[in-house]
Amino acid sequence: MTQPTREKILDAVFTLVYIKGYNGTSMSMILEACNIPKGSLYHCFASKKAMVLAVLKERIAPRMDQFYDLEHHCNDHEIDTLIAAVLKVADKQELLQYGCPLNRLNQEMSPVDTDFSHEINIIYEKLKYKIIHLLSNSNLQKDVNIDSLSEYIIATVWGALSLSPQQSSKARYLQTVSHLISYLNTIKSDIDHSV
Amino acid sequence: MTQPTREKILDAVFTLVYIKGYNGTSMSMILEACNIPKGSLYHCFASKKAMVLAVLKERIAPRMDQFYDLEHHCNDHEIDTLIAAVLKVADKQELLQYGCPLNRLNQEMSPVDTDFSHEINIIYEKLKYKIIHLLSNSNLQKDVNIDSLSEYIIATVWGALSLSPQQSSKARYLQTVSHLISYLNTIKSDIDHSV
DNA sequence: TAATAATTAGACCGGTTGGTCTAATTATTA
DNA sequence: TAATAATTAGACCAACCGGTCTAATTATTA
Repeated sequence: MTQPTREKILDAVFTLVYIKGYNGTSMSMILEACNIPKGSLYHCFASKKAMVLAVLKERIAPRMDQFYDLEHHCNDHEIDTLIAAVLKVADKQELLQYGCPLNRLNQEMSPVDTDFSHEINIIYEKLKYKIIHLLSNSNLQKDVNIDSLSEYIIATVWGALSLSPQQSSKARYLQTVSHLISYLNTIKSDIDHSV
Repeated sequence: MTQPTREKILDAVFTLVYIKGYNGTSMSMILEACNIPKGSLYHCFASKKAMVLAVLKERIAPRMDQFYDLEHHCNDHEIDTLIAAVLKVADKQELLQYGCPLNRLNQEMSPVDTDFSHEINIIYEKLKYKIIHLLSNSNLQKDVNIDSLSEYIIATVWGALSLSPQQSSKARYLQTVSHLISYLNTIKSDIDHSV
């Protein structure tokens, strides 16, 4: 059985908007990519905006979950779980090339449309609190601010992925985040009970 | 004497493209913001693209210089000069709200237009080597990779500025980069000859 | 099989896009 | 002041934008 129309549209729109941006993607481009008539598209979605908001909820949000949903092995320090997640990003070619899809849409749409900024914020907060949750169960040095550390990790990965894509490569990403990893190792409690 | 037409256009285009993006900014918006007729605009610039490339060279590039052109006081460690530059970013409201203009244009245009990615890369490299130059004159721990450290600093600041603008504030930025600053202090050579 | 609902098909719409072009006006130089 | 160049002014253009609408077709249910 072939993919339902709605799902096919969401996939195509995700890819187009990811690479070309919201304003850089036209309905005709979407129609061509999906190879469906206009009637079918507007039967599924009321407008272009509704369509991309659905992409946020049904394509981008799950991706954000996926990348920070590492299971914790009980012999590791929680920080090592986080480091593994950061390193895993390097295996996704499209992330290295185009950056984080949430961050991209955030930068383009948040300043000009509150419906977008609201939806993006929900996804961002969920990601942030997942990291906070992991950190709060871990042995860290006393004076570490877990909330800002969580944001710092996200900011660093987003930033590392957005450096001039002309030179984007796995090696460069890993070199850049090696400093984050050094810092995270610094932050572990000296008395590590988990080993 | 009033501002020359060309400069007036570049200022208006910078602001519009900074906030709305390239594809979110139309010629009619620019015309209205400048309050000049179309003939004058196309007399100065051959096309919208040429106009925004000029904005990159004549508005964005100087801004990037400005923000990392801190003079080094000889009683400081070079790392402290860098930290001061990172902190100074917090005083520019528009940076906190909309992020780095170079990074924004980079994310929107680099994947779809090599003329943009080329120009952006030149500005990025200049910034990077300015930081490398500062770092190479400083007393750091032996095993520090200066090249990737330079990119890490840029990535972190860019990332910290791009976190969900719904909540952007000076306090949040400072909290986020406090981790970068901790890390940078870590990296100073234990034997600091500059004090 | 008949009736009904869901989907497909694409012509069509007013508005806007980036861009051109000619004519009038202003500034500069001879 | 006359001649020439630079600039201003905005009507106009084809192409494209996001979106609507009616009719035909296909799936589903009775």
